[in-house]
Formats: sequence, C-alpha cells, structure tokens
Amino acid sequence: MPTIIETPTETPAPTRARAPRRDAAENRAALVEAAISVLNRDIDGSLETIAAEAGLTRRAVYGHFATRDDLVREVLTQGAARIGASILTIEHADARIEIALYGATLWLQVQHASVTAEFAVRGPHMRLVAEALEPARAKLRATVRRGVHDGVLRRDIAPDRLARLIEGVALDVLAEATHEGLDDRAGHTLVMVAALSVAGLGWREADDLVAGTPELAYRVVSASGTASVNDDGGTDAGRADAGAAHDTTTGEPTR
Amino acid sequence: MPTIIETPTETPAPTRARAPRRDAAENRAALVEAAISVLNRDIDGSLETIAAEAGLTRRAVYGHFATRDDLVREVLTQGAARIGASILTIEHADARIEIALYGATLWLQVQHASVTAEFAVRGPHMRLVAEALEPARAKLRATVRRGVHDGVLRRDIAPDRLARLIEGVALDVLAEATHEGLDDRAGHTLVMVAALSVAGLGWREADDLVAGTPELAYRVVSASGTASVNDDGGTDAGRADAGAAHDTTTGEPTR
DNA sequence: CCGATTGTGCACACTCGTGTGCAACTTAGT
DNA sequence: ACTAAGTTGCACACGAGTGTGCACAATCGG
Repeated sequence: MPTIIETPTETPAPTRARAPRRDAAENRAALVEAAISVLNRDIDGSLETIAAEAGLTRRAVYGHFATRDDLVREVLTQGAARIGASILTIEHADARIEIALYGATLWLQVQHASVTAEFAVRGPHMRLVAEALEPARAKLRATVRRGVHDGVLRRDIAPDRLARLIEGVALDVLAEATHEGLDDRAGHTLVMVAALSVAGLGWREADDLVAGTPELAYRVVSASGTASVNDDGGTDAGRADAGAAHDTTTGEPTR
Repeated sequence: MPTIIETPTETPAPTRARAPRRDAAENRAALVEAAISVLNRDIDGSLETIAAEAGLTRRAVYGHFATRDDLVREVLTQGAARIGASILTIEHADARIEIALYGATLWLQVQHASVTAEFAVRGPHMRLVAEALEPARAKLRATVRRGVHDGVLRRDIAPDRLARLIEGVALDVLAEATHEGLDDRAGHTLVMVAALSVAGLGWREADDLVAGTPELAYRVVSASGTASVNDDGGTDAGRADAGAAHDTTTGEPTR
C-alpha cells in the first residue's frame, strides 16, 4: 500500500473497512439514496459527499452517471414520478377528505418530497420538476375548486392560490419533521390537519373530520409496500363530548 | 481604453454610463440593498452579480466589506434586527389579533424577511440569524401559549410547534408574493388570514376578525415611514349577512 | 483648484468542485 | 479459474468564485 494521502477534508474519510461490495445496480441505488439524503441537508452538496455517503469514491460515481446533473435529474424525476403517481390515485367524494389524503400521501414521501420541492423553486431544474409535478398539482387545484364549489372549503382565497398555500403548509410540516423530529404517526395527522386548516376548517372541524374518517387512519407501511390499518387506540380514549382535552397530533403535552 | 475584456458571463455587464457616483456611504447602502435583492433570487449569488446590481465593480465591494461573508452578515443582522424590533412592539389583549399583527408586520418586511428566513435554515449563518431572531420567536411562542390558555386558539398542536407552523405559513405567503405577485393590500390581508387559519380559526372567523378589527386595517406606508389608515371601501360593499359571496384577500374572481 | 476618497481595470494566487484518463486491484458470474 | 464488470487512486485540465495588489481615473469636500 503506497502513500495513502489522508484527505483532511470535512469527511473524515474512513477509508478502512470498505463496504463488502454487493452487486452493481445496488450501488447505483445507493447513490441515488445518498443523493436524496445529502441534498436534503444541503441542496448543493458535492459529489464527494454523496459518493462517500454511498460508500463509494467520487470517481466511481462516473461509472453510473455521466454527470452530477444526471444524478440529480435521476433523483428528481424519480421523486417527482413517485409523488405524482401516488397523488393521482387519491379520490374521494368529499374534497376535504381528498385534501387530507393529499397531505397524508405526501407524508409517506418525506425525503423525496422535500428535495423535489426544494428543486422545484431553485435553479435550472425548476422546469423539469414543475413539469413532472404538474399533474399532481393540477389535481390538487381541481380538488380545491370542487371543494369551494361544494361549499366545504374557504371562499375568501382564490382556489389556485389556496392550492399553492396548501402545498406550502404541507411542506412546512415535512420540514418540521426533518428539523424538529416528528414521529410517523404524529406527522401523518399533522400534515392533514394543517392542510385542512389552511383550507378553511376550524381546528375542531379538522380534528373531527380526521378522527371520524376511517380512510384517514394511520397505516403502518411494511418495507415491501403493503399497508395495514393500525388502530391501537392512541392517547385519546374517551373523546366524544367536545369538552376539555382534545389533544391529538401533539406529542408534547399542552402543559 | 485598452482591451476591454468583455465578460461573456450571465451579466451582460453594461459597463457604459456608470452611475454618476453619489457619496460613499450611499454606495455601501446600495450594496446591501443589491445583496438583499440578489440573494432573494439566488441564495448564493456571486459578488460580481451583487456589485453589478449596485452599479459597482466587484473590486469596489472590498472597499466596503472585507469579505463576501461580511456583506452577507451585514444583510442578515440588519434584517434580523429590523424584523425583531418591529415584532417586539406588537401588543394586544387578544392573542388572535396579536398573531394577525405578527403576520402584517412581517409583510412590511417581505424582502428582508425572505432572505433572513432563508439563511435561518441554511449554512453556517443559521446560528447568527436564529439568535438574532430568537426574541421575536419567543414572543410569538408566548402569544400562542397565551391564546391557547385563553381558549381562543387551537389546542390540538403543541404551542411551540404551532408557533413554528405559523411562522411557516407566513413565510409561505411572502414566497407566494415573490413568485406569483401579490399586491400590497392583498398580501397584508392574506398573511393575517393564513396565520389565523393555521392558528385554528375557521375561515369565516378569521375573515370576520380581520375585517372587524380596526388595528388590522391596511395602512399605506409612505417612503419616510409614516403610516396612515387607508379605508377606501374595498370591493366588499354589502357584507353583513353570512350569505353568498364573501370574497376578500383574493384578487382573482372565484369564477 | 487641490488633495484625499472612492471606484476602475487588470493581473495573479488560491480554493473547490467537476469531468477524464489510466493502471492496478477486487469481486461476481459462469 | 478466468473474464469482465466495477472500483480505487492518482494526475491533470478546467471553470467559477473569492481575495489582493497596483496604477490610474473620477469625484467630493473644502
């Protein structure tokens, strides 16, 4: 082993014990994963960082992607596709519930959603993402319009603007989850409630709607992708009379 | 004039007709202004760009700031200070109104607020901004707690988390203003209403509160800083019975 | 009108990140 | 066991930004 030049960069570069190396494609996937993770923290993290997080060398990246941009594009299209696809399946007669579902669905994609959304506003990829996301956004806009028309959503903000604001809070909740920590169950509920609030519902309405709609129940997603309803009581045992404690979504006690 | 190397960069560099040069300090101010403007568009815009927007050369910047970082720091501290100061003056017995005022106040600082907020989440300046903004945030948290205690705000989200979400939507509205265009009056109302919605109020409650509270009326701010109430009717002439049309905040007609 | 400020033009050194070329080594697949 | 794909280490060319030095022009403040 010749002169191992110890890179005194930020990355302590644990050159030792290199990953046992699985198959090719797995590494590619790992790269995309790493990219998502890194870009979530720093929107323009270096290839070096990404490669490291994937357990590879910067040089090796070029064995999978011709350009850093290609990698990013992969992350983006992949993300936008996933998000778009899952959102387009949402459907419900009640626009409010559909909006809640929109939030819940987004919640399942926290990582992807955050990066994707970030890129949707910055740099030369705006278009790419915007286009890929357009169908999903269009659907949300339509849902909002329908809700307004049916009289179940607020009428004081133009539907399209409202749709954007809903998307906004949803992402705010995702951010909250990233920065402050928010367990799966709480996040699931919070996105929905927040979205509904912006949509015009009062907090009790929102809570009741979420609590009283089986479709909005929290589901545990198994690794493979199967989902199952998870109704293990929760903290709110006896809530029926709109009385004192009304807690949900929280985590930290009100006092 | 020797070989003028025409920089084929993004900036077309209109070297001609250089600004008639006012006094020294004015340029420094111009630089900060330019920085705010540029950074608002691209969080890591180059000194070249900033200098150009200020009508100066990159080289000249170093006559005012030793480092790019110094300039940024100036922008940040200046912004955080302004925002913090203005927010700390807010006061009202009704927590809901105080929250609305919080939004309205933020609205007056769109430019500053956006950049500052952006930096509050990215890079090594997080601390700087976070610290400078802490008092303001603490106040908002306190207000939210009070509101919850008084029973006028939602009880289903932990106060501190709720405070962060309120800050979030407020900034979302500022972003909406930047990207989609939003005139002063509409923005003023929208921030307040959005904040109140997240705080738990139903949309009619929020609208009524905003419309029925003189302190929340839109004020035209003259260049110097003096503010005056501006109550030129508006579009909603006959609104008293909670009947059909209820428009405010909008701009675009509901159909 | 003179002198100190302030800004301009260019040149240069340095850093960081990207993209390539190559030789040597490791591992999966058959 | 042999081969081909996949990786690793360098080395090098480049581009974009930052930070500095210096001579020279523009301008304000008296």
